[in-house]
Amino acid sequence: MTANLKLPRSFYDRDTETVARDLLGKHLVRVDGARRMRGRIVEVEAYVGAHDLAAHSSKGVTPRTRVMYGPPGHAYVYLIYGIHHCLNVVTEAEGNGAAVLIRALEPVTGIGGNTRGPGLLCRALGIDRRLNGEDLLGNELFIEDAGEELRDRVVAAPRVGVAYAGDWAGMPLRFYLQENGWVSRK
DNA sequence: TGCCGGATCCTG
DNA sequence: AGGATCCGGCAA
Repeated sequence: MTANLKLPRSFYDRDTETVARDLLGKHLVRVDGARRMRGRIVEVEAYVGAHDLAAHSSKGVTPRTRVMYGPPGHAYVYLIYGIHHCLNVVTEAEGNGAAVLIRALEPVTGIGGNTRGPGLLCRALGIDRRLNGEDLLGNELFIEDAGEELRDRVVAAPRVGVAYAGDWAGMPLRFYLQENGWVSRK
């Protein structure tokens, strides 16, 4: 029985595309005071490092990107369009500037509200910039292996909203579960 | 110091 | 199709 094990640091300290694919089917857990929320990850995007022109880290190390350049297994949370928050998990060795954006969740337990989209899932789970830099091996926000053997078909497609990124815009670095109804767009 | 645009979402 | 609404990054 290997159910519900918190993912170790070594899970995140790997090639970003591999981590992105492996995150599909895992459970994101958010503990906010008395609330405990759990959702199955069904859609992600890989931002593979400083050379990836779609990645925030392509601007270099700045106050904003500091967490993304930090050690793996931490949350990188940023504000987008002045309204919404987006949750990423930092991957690879410190200094690489790589992360995976969590784009959609299938509700499992304790979740009220829409989780079909990166801004929506943050709202539903009460995730904002106070969690930027949070250690994913802590107790407020973490990811578990639910012991599921993933049978779903995985689709690779271009990332959403990165038309500015030149040759990187078309790279198939967005991954989602083909048959899942919680994917934000297909 | 000011300006521009964004890894989004909702409404009309 | 356009607005909301804040902040990071860059030019000046």
